[in-house]
Order: sequence, then structure tokens, then C-alpha cells
Amino acid sequence: MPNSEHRFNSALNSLKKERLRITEPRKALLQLLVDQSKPFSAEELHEMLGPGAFDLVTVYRNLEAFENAGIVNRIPTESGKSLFELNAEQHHYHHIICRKCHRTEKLDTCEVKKLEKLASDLGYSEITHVLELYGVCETCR
Amino acid sequence: MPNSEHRFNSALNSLKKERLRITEPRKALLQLLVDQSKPFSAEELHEMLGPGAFDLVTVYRNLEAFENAGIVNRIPTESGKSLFELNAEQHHYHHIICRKCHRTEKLDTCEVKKLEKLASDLGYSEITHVLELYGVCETCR
DNA sequence: ATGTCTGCAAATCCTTTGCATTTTA
DNA sequence: TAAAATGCAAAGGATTTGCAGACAT
Repeated sequence: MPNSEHRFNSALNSLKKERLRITEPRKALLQLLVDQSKPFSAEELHEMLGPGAFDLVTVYRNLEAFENAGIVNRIPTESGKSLFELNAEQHHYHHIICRKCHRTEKLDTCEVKKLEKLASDLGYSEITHVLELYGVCETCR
Repeated sequence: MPNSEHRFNSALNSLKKERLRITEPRKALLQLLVDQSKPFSAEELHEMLGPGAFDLVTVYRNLEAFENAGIVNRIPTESGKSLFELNAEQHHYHHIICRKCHRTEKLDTCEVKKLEKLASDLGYSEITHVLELYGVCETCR
């Protein structure tokens, strides 16, 4: 984890910029998201925080706050459940998610520029996109 | 609607192939999906079928059956609600969805090949992807 | 005739909200 | 100490499930 500390501090700065308070649950959550740079569900993050550590509602509320502050991205999935990951602006990428074991790997490229151009030509602004690939991984096959 | 009748019949054939029965609700649903080739929520489809025509549960059950039969695709959205659209194998495309009015337009290209190649190189099979763009349309701005 | 599909009601899952209490700045 | 964040309980919305009756093959 080379720059995980840097990413943690940068997330804290984003909180300050938005006049959001730096609380224990928030620090713990950010630490998780920074360390494991892959997407998790609210429930998973809650479990990772340890049993009875913080309320699941607090996790949800903070993930929402983080999302509004641009600190995390929400990824809607096939199952209807959202995943959250640290927003790495410098480095935009997507994932391949195994349908069976939910193992997730980064795909270190994004080819959506052309589509975003099309959309902006149609008059849309503030364009974002959701792109995730699904498949069955080697061990599950 | 040039080949909408053809698409309707081809969907019926898929049902037969899967030994699914051809019922009134299914015909009505397929007709909707074929005519309007854009994604709708289960609720929207239920309303479009007319008040009290068929039960919302029936819509859900059939959309799931259609999905398993490869007749429709499920699109998870930012709001956590799923949209469904006819699976047009010949013609793969994506959408730009307005965050405010939910107006939806086709973007007639797909650039995800490179990512799918990456994923298959990682050992994944049966690869699919979900890609939708979100923005704010001209009239909502 | 038999297994499938439907409708209704109730359950479930994920997520959000209300309110009293605690914590941060 | 004032505003914001938390925990608990309860509500909410979307989707699923159970079961008896209706329908397609």
C-alpha cells in the first residue's frame, strides 16, 4: 500500500472542505475503503468494521455523505444492491465481477469517452457512467 | 416500426424454445417491450398495461422469466431500481439517462470490447456488461 | 389432465427516516 | 454550546414468495 496514507488524508481533506465532521465511524470507513481499493456493499463494510462496532445505518449515512462529497462512487449491481468504492479521480477503471463468488478484479482501462462525447452532443451535461462487467471466474467454472 | 412484428414473433419463439407458455400477460408485455424499444421499470410496464389489467407480481415474474430466457436485459440503475429492455442481440447499444426527468436516449455504439477481452484473459467466461450513462438533459438544465 | 401461470396477501431485502442522545468543532 | 453525527426502532420502496384457483398445452 504505497500511497494509501495519502489517499486517506486526501479523503479527510475532502470531508473538511465539505464541512463534514471527522468522526470515528468515518475514519474507520475511509480506512477500509482506502486499504482495499475494491467495491463493497454497505453490509460488507459494516461487517468488516467488526461486530457491533458501528450501526449499519451509520454506514449507510456516511456512504451517502461520502458520495455527495465525491469521495466514493456508488455502483449499482445486477442484484439491485449497491457497491461503494473510493473515487480515484486520477485513475478511472472498471471491474469484472464473478457472478458466483463475487470475486472482483480491476480492469485498468476505460473506453467510454466516445459514448460520453455522443451524450454531450445530445445536450446532456454532468455526465457520469456506470460500467461493470460480469462473468464467471476460473475457479467457479 | 418496421420489424417490430418480427421481433415479437422471435420473442414468442424464444418462449416456446424454453417451454414457457404463451399467456395473455406475456403477450401484452412483449408487445410493449417490442414497440417501445427503450428500458422501463416493472412498475412503468405495469401501468402501461392499463390499470388493473395484470398484477404487478405477474409483471415481475414474467420479466424474470424473460431474462432467464434471454429475451430481455435487466439494467440496474443509480436509484437501485431495475429497468428492463428487449434484448436486441443484433444491435448492442447503451443509453444516456437524464437524472431528473428519466428521459432516455440510445447511444448507438459500444466500446467495451477491449474490456471484455481483458476480462476473458483473466479467465472469466460468460461475460456480460452493464453500461449506462447518466446526465442532465437540455430541458432539465 | 397435468403442470404452469396468475392474483392476492404477506414476507423479505436493502435502504431511508424520526427522534432522543452523544460527539465534534 | 450549537450544529452535526450516532444509535435504535420503525418506516419505506422494490422485489420475492406461498398458496389456492385459473389457464395453456
